[in-house]
Amino acid sequence: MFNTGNEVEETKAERTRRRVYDAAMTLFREQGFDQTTMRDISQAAGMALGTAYYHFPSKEAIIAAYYEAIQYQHHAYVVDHLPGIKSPQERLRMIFRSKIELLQGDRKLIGVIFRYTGDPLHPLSLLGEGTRDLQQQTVETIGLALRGERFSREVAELLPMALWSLHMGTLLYLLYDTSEQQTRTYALIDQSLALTTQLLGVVRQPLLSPVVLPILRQVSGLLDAAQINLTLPKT
Amino acid sequence: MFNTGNEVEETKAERTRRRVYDAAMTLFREQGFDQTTMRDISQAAGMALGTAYYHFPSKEAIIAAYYEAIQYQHHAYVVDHLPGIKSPQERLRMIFRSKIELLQGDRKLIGVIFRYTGDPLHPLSLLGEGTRDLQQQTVETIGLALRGERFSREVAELLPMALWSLHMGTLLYLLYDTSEQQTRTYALIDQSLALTTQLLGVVRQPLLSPVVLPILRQVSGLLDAAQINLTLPKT
DNA sequence: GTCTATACGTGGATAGAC
DNA sequence: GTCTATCCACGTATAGAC
Repeated sequence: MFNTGNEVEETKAERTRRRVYDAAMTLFREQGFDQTTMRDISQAAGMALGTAYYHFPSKEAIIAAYYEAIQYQHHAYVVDHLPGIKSPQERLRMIFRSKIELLQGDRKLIGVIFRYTGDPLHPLSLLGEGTRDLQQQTVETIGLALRGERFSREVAELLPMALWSLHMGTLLYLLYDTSEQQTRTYALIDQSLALTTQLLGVVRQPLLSPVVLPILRQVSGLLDAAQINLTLPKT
Repeated sequence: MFNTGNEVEETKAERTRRRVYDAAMTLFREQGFDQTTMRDISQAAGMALGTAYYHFPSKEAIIAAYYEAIQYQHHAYVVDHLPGIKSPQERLRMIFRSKIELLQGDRKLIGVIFRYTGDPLHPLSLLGEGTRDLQQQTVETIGLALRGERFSREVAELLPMALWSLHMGTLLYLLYDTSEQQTRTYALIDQSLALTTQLLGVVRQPLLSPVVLPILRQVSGLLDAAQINLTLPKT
C-alpha cells in the first residue's frame, strides 16, 4: 500500500525489464517478430543474452506482455471515451475502431497471436486456458458498450461471444488488409455493426418471435452441448 | 499417357520420397510435429539427412503434402459415397463427418495448419495465396452436397463460404475436443447442420422475404466491400 | 539425378560462475 | 541480476559415390 522504500530495488529490475521490452518492441516493429532474435534484443538493450532471458523466459513472453499492455490501454481508452456516446452502435463503433487504431502500427506483430491457436495446451493459445483472463477482459471491455441496454435472455446470452468473435475477426482481417491506412478494416467494422444492429432489430420484433426464438434457442443449445461458453471450448 | 518405361526411374525417387513421408507421418503421430526433427525422420527412414531434405525442402513441406493427401482422400471418399444419399443435409453430414473420421487419429497434426494463419505471406497460411488451390478444392468437395439444389441468387452466393467456414470451425473444435472419440465434435456437426437447414428454411419462406432479403443483401455487400470472396481476403 | 557423410551458421533456451 | 559459455535443433552447404 505505502511506499515502503523498497520501491527503489524493485525499480532496478523493473527498469531493466522495461529496457528489454522497449528494445524488443522497437525491433519487432522494424523487422517483425521472427526476424528479431533474442541476441538482437539483448544487444540493442545493451546487455548480455542471459540477462534478457532472466527478465523474459522466452521471446513469446515479450509478446504476451505486449498483448496485456494493449488490452490495458484499450480498456482505459474505452472507459475514458464512453460517456460521450449514447447509442450502443456508436459505442461499439468507437470500441472496435479504437482497438484497430491502437494496433495499426503493429500489423507485423499481431499475427503472432494467431500462431498458437492450433495448439490447445500452449499458454498463448487464443482459445486455451492460458489466455482466459485476457479474453475475459476483452469481452468485458466490449460489453461496456451494452451497459444499460435491455435484451431478451436469449440475446443477452449470445451477444457477448458473438461480439468477441466479430472483434477477433476484424483483427484477423486487419492482418490481411493491405489497403491504405487499413480503410477496408474500418469499413468492415462499420458495416458489420450496421448488420448487427439490423439483426438485433429483427430479433426484437415481437411479430417475428415464432421464427426467431426457435433459432436462437437452437444456437444456444448447440453452444451448450459443445461446451462453448464465453471462454470458448474447455480443454 | 502410356507407360513408357521411364516409370521405373521416376519410381525410384518417388519411392524414397514416400519413405520419407511415411517415416515422418509415423513420427508426427507418435511424438507430434514439433517434437520430431528432420534428423529423426531421416534416421527412421534409414537414410542421410540430406536425402530427406532433397525430397522435402522443409518439415513444413511434409505437412503440406499431408494436407493435400487428406483433401484428395476426402474428395475421393465423398464422390464414392454421395450417390446413396439424397437429402442435402444428409450429404453435408456425411461430408463433414467423414473429414473428421479421416483426421481423428491425427489430432496432434492438424493444429499445425492453423499455425501460419496469422502470417499472410506464408505459403501455408490458411487464408493466403499459397493455399488457395487447396481451399478451392475443399469448397468444391463440400459443394458436391448441394448439386442439383436450387437456391436464390443471394443464398447461392453466400452458402459456399458459410459452409467452408463452418467446416474450418469444426476442425478447430476437433483440436480442442477432448471428449471420448471426439463425440462432441460429431454432435456439433449434427447440430450445426440442423441449424443450417432451419435457417435455409426460413430464408426460403416467401412471407419473410421483406425481412430476410435486406439482411442477405447487407451481408453480401459487406463481403464485397471487404473483398472477401470464396478465397477470402486478398493479399 | 539420387544419395551419403560431415561440417557449418544461426537462433532459442539454459547452466553456472560471479 | 548479470554475464559467459554451452547445448540443441533447424536448415544449409559441400564434396563425393553411384
